[in-house]
Parts: sequence; structure tokens; C-alpha cells
Amino acid sequence: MPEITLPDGSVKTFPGPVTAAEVAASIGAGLAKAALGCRVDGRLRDLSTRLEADCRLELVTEKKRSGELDPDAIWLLRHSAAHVMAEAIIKLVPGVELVYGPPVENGFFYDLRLPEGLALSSNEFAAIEQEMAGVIAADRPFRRVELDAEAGLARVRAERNKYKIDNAERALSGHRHDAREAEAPDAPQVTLSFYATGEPGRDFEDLCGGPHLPSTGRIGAFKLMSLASSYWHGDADSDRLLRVYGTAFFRKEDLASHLERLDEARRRDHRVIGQRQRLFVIDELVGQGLVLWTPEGSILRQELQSFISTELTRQGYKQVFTPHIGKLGLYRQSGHYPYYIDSQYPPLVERETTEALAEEGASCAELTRRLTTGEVDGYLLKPMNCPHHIRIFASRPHSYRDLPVRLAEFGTVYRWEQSGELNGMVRVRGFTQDDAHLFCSEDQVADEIRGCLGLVRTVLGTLGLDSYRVRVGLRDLDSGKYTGSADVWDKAEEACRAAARTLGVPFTEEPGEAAFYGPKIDFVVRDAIGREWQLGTVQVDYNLPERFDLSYVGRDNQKHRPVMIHRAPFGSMERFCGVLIEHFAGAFPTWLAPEQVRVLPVAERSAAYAAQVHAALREAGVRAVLDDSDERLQGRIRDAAEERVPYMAIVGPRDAEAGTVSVRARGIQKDLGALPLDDFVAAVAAEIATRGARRVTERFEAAPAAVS
RNA sequence: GCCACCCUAGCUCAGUUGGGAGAGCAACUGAUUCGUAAUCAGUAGGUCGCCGGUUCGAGUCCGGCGGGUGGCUCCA
Repeated sequence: MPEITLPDGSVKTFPGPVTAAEVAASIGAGLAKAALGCRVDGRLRDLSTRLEADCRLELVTEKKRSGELDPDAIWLLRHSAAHVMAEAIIKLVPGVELVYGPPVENGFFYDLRLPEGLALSSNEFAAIEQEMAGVIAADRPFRRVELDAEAGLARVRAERNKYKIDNAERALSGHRHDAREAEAPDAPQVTLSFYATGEPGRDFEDLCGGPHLPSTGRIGAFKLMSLASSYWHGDADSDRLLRVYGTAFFRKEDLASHLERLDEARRRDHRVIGQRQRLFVIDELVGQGLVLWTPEGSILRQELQSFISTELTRQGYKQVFTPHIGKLGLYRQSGHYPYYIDSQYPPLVERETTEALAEEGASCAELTRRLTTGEVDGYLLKPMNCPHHIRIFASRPHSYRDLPVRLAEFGTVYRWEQSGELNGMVRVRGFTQDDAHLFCSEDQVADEIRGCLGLVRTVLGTLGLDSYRVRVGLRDLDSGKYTGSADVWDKAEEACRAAARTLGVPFTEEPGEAAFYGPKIDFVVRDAIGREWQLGTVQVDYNLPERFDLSYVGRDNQKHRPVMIHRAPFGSMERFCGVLIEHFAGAFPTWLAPEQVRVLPVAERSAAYAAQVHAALREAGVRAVLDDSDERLQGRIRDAAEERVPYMAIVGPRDAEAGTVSVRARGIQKDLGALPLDDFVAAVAAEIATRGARRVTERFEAAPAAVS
């Protein structure tokens, strides 16, 4: 006689086992119709689940009672859509072996193995979608079939699909990789479940832990998105699978708005905007992942660097410059070579050495060996700036009174990223970090970390990237891969934690995410359309000072080991600018905009005055461009608007007469009115100097339409 | 690196079963001189990514290479 406790605290008693669906029906017809699944004692289950014992029951509907979407509902929907897609694909491509089809953040995928010699292309999506639409229109129920382990395994084995056999074996041994329920990871199942999309024995059936929607008809809208490949078990040495991505929603409008969001992201893509606004190019003759900054993009970067430099100077950093390469021995000592050998450009070896080796008939393997041992020396494109900065620190004796020593450099480093990882400006092979290394005593670590965080706050705040969080990467206590003693680590981790707390932004602690030489703090910023980007990092390092035997003389006249802090709060100029392009969708704040004001004479007879306005702006340090082409004014306004120029100064005979300019501001589709030329120049200059704290548009807010 | 897909004018793209290489925008020239999101006309522009193959004939079919996109895997 189960007693069912509902979320409102009420208890319903039934004379015998009931299904969740029946409980829903006993509450109301509306709920019975809306119910998609249920949570039994917090675990997501089918609506058809039989409740035999006392439990807490929550019925899952599209929206929670509070009105927000229930993530479990969308999970059920997408998991079910994955089954429908699998059925459609199997029907259209006989011989396909299904592997694994879970819901994911924005949809679902199904991994499959195509028969030898067969390919699937996105051209076939329409046919698959049509097939799926048929299954959905038929509104077939999802039926769970549960077999004991032996019978279930026998059945899966009979299908001769090694992937599903593996899935079944893993489920029975507790390794369910599609685990969602809290109970899951290590609780072996004692049964295997299959889900039929319709009638067991007649319709499509798939080994699956469930749960699912009551029926296919609940899938309101879906779309196949893309094809990709994946590895079985995520293992590069294992089978390659074809992954078909799709997404599904309860309503067509939700799918439409999802697609609209994707479009918006595509419109903001820094590669698209970067090309349209000519901010950077990546040229295949120069090389993959190597960014060429155009004059326009260079302004953006230079403005950011100047801003950051100003803040660094304010915080007592000293700027340095170091070369792009260094001798291999330097990196052997730091440990970067050969430990990270796979992610470095190969070493440069002197010509005579190469020739001697060739004469000797040495193999590549032999060369590599000698480079590693130091029998052969060479140069390395620097993968990090720290060794160079360390040598600057070591070039003179230091007293405790000097500390902290803060060496900053916009340092360009080169890393051999896998070609498949490269992405526009945000994942590249040569990039300039806003790097600095702080050499300090142990008791200065916390303050120095706080200083780094302050810098981040200032810069991100100015850019309107107000939403960001912090990840504190701590060591994994069970692993021995770290250098340094436990108490030093404890101190460093506590310093990171304490510093993160003072930031006043959300932070998470992630054990196992520390660098091998120390804990770190990563910054993850959220851009204007809600995407997260990992930018910079602050890392505490006890290892390199040891390796380079760094020291300072303490108050006690003894040598002491400094602690190093590595910090690149914005990661790299490439990634940071790429993120900013997307954040601003190319509409940069005036201080960053490559072109700040466009001067537009109404017609040729105003050319002389326009030239005067142009000159006055340039004189004041404003990046102004004069467009005196004989396009009509409308056309030139359109051009400037599309190029996202912050301000247009439109001048005609009336302005020439009165010594004014008529102002248009980006994003405001009208003439704001006229300002005296000097006022306008001063207002633009002030907006630039204050990095947007004061704005030209303020001049028009007090008295809108003062001048028409 | 791996898998799938893609590569046609400066940009965005069309090119049907293998048979004349196209459009819009940009550029250039001329006309137009105009007060707030596209003035009109004309001209020029291509080794159809590169190399090889099949074919009487290849942008189109096949193979190799290069580059890109989406994923996977990685990211000091």
C-alpha cells in the first residue's frame, strides 16, 4: 500500500502499486496530460514507472511549478529524440551499428558505426528528418523492457553489435558512461533495460537505461545539426565513430529561437567580423595559426596593451623585452624541453651541426636524443616567457627589500597546437601573452595574487565584461605528480582561495586542476551573449625558482628562495581581442575603435569645411576619416553605420555657417543634432580619454533635439 | 593528429545528368552635388585551392597534397 509524498507535502495512499502516470491522473487530467516523466526520491524515471513502495514523487512537466523550464523535461525530450533519430538512420542506412546516444547541452547526438564503405553526409539530413517526423507523427509510446542480466546480455550478444555489448557489460559492472542519476557511477545494475519506440518486438528497440518521454508525439520540434567524428570511449587509438548531432524542443518557437541564437553567434564570429572589418588575417603562406594583425586590428591591440600597461605601471610592474627564441639548455633547465616536446615547434639547430650529423649518418631519432641530453644544442622558439624573465631576475642580486620584483612583458610565445585545434584568433600557434612574473617572498603571495585580481577587475570592468567567475585549481591529493612540500602547497592553495574570496565573484574549487608546480586561478568571462571564455590565469610556482636556484638575501642576511607567480590575466592578445570582437559584435567602444569618427560632407560645396573638421579631430588625437566620395549622403551614412564607426560628423552649409557639426552616434538611427565643432572635438576626446566613462551622447541627453 | 564536410572574382554565393565560367556587393571610369541607412551608367576582374589521373572533352568523376569548417582528442 504505497504512500506517495508529493512536492507540496501532501500524501496519497494507493491500495496497490500504481504508475506515476496514474498518480498524475488521480491529481488531475491536466497534469496527466502534461506529465512527461517523474522523479522518484529524486531520481528521474519514466512516467510509466510502477511505484510499489513509499516514495517521494515529483511529476516532471515541461515547466516547473515556479514557471521555469525543468531541465529534466528537456533531457527526456532530447534523449527520446536521439532514439527516434537512431531509428530513422537505421531504416535509411541498413547495417549501421548504434553506439551511444545521449542528450547534451544544446541537443543530443548519436554515435554510430557505418558499414564499411558507406558514408553519411548532411545531404541526407532531410531524408532522416522526414523519417523522424513520421515516427513522431505516429506518436508511438516508449516502452521499457527489463531483462535480468543474463537474458539481457544474451539478447545484446545476439545482435552482434560489439559496442552495445560493451555498453551492456559496462552497465552491469557499474561503468555507465551515460550515467545521469546520482546513484549511478559505481552502482552496478542487476538488470538491463531496452526501450522500444512503440511495440516491443515489432518496433525499433535499443539498449538503454532510460528514462524516456511517454511517447514520440511529445517531441514538438527537432532538427539535425551536424556530423562529426568521435572515438569510441574517447580513445584516439580505438574505433572511429560517426557522431550525428541534433537538437529538439517542445515547441517550434523554441527551436526557432535556438537557431536564431546560433545565427547571432555566427554573426558575431570574430573570424567573420575580423574579415569584414579587416582586423586580422591568417595567411596560408605564412602558416596555420599565425595571426597577421592589420593596421585596423593593430590599433585595437595597441589600445588594449597601452591600457593594460598603464595599469601595470600603476601597480609597480617593470616592463621588459626578451627575444622570441632561447637556447635549448634554458628550456631543459626549466623543464619545458623535453617535457612538452609535442607542443613545441621543433628546435633550430645550427647549420654546421646539421651537416656534421648528416655526414655521420645520424638518424632523426638520434638527433632528438642528443638534443634531449644536450650533446647537441640548438635554439627553441619560446613556448613560455618565464625562463627569460627568470634570467633577468637572476642577473643581479636581490635583497628582501627589492621584493616583490614584478617583470611584465607582452611576450610572444609559440606552441605547436594540433591543427584541428586551431580556431581564428582564439586558438593559435603564435601568440602574445600579457605576461608577468612576480618574484616574492612566501608571505607576499596572497597580496600579489590579490593585486593580479584587482588588475583583472579594472580591465574587464572597463570593457563591460562584468560577468565572470573564477576557478581555483587545486592539487589532487591522491596524485604524486606535484613538486613541493605539502605545507607549502597548503599555504599556496589557501592564498589562492583567500584571494578568490575577496574578488566578490563566484568561484569554484577544482581539485586536480593545479599546474604541477602550484595552484592556479583561472578567469572565465561571460560575453554579451552568454558564452563563457577562459582567458587568463594566475599560477603560484615553487618549482622554477628551485630549478634555477633563485635567491634573495633576507633580513637575516641569509639566502632565501623566492616564490614565483606567473600571471597572464587576459591570456593572450590574440584570444582576448577575438573574444572582444565577439563581445562587442565589432561595435567597439570609441577608445578601442580603429576609426572613431567619420566626417561626411553633405555635398562637395562643404568639402573645405569638412576638411577643417577632419583636421581638428586629428589634431586632437581622434582617429577620424573623411569620406568625401561623391556617393550620396545616405549611402555614405550606411557605409559608416555598417562599418560600426562610433560617430559620424555630418557637415553641410548650415554647419559651415554656424561652425557646428551634426552628430550621429552608432546605434541611434537619427540625427542627434548639432554641436559647436570645438565642443564636439572635446567631447570625443573626453570619451576616449575616459574610456567611455563620459560620452558624446551625454551632450544630447540634457536637451534632446535642441538643434534640428 | 583523427573523422566528416567544404574550397568558383577582393567579399558573399549560383553553376542542373561531364560539353559556352555567372550574379550581387566591393574596385575602377564617367555622369550626378544631393542635409541623415544603397544615385545612375559603363569597365575591368577567374590557372574554378594545387598536382596528377580517367575521358574526344573535367569547375563537375577518381587519387594525392594544401587550406578551412564542425566535432573528437589536446591545451604548460
